Amino acid sequence: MLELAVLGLLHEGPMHGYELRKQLATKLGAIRAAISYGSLYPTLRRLQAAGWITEESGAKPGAEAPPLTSKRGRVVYKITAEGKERFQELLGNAGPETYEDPSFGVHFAFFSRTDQATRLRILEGRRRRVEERREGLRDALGRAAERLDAYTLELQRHGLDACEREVRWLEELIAHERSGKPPDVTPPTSR
Amino acid sequence: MLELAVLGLLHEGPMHGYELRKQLATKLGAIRAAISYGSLYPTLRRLQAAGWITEESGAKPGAEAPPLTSKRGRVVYKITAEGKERFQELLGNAGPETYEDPSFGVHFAFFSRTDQATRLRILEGRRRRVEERREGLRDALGRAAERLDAYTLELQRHGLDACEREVRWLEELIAHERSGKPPDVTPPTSR
DNA sequence: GTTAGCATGTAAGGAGTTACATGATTTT
DNA sequence: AAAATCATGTAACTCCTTACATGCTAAC
Repeated sequence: MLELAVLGLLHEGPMHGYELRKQLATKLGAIRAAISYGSLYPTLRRLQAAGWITEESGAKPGAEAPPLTSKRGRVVYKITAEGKERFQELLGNAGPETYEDPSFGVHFAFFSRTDQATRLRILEGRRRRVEERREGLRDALGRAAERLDAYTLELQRHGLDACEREVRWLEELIAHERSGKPPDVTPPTSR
Repeated sequence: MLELAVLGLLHEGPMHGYELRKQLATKLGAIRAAISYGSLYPTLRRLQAAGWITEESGAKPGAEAPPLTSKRGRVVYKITAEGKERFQELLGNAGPETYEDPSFGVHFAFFSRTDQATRLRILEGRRRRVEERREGLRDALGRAAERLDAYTLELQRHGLDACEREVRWLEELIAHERSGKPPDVTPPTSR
């Protein structure tokens, strides 16, 4: 999840860890809380070791050079060609079969880098999972309703409502994708 | 989370692990997928070591006795007095400050075992967190909208909608609690 | 008699978090 | 010069999952 998100953001341009965390918090604000540094920095190491990102040590001409006096200054990372391949590979994976898994949201957030066929596949996969959960909840509200207390039932109703809403949302998105008219995708800084 | 759920279910009556998992899947169906055995059984051990649950070895008079020929038969657990204390203690904790944390739902599912003051505190805590997230999303949709692509914006809108909906739901529940007329709480098998 | 479902468990590992520690830079 | 915030990092730990292994019991 973090791996996909980091590669995706570095796809838009080079960045250092701290900045990455901030952008991630904005981009994935609808999905999850900001990631912790204790998770981010080891991930950057791992991605670098795998060859998917590199330190941008080269003094970018024209840009302000980092002060050479600093011992432990910013480390700016950029994505490599292998990293872009890896990113596409991760984007293609639909992720685990659980409803509450946040990976759908992360995939969705990077849909502007995904081809339409993959977008459709992921949207339909998500719809199937949400529909399954919806059926499970309907079942519980029917079959086991007597054995559950009022609060639990209220929780199930609210969950069912959320599922129905999400299915409708997904239907709209799928119809829109199929119409061949995807939303006006304007990636911030295309490369 | 698992600890609270297991203690809560055993509060309704003795049960063995396999059955526990099934009931958990129904009760917490709106919150999360079924827990795995690799998580459940070690937890039962831990709870037993802590003295919060015990094996119900006593041949319950009248009930069908487990076949004595089986080597590794069912292990039926029941909650102890200390376990009930622990359960109340866990119920009182509002849980972490993150929006996506499932612990609110688990707390809610056991509201029929919680006193009204605690219910109100937890509902209001949840409302505050959801409102914060909502504000964060509104902010992102306003402030950073230009820097985000159409899919990310769509995700934020959907997230914002879900937040607004949940806040309304919580408002209703809070009003209902305050009216002193909680839902007809009929715990399945009160002890 | 064999498939399906019931029932319990272990070992390894994944994907993060919290708490801590350090130092540079900017603002007040 | 103090405070805030920028910036990087490590160690320990949490809480869960997957994959595996075992054996019993009921149904077809």
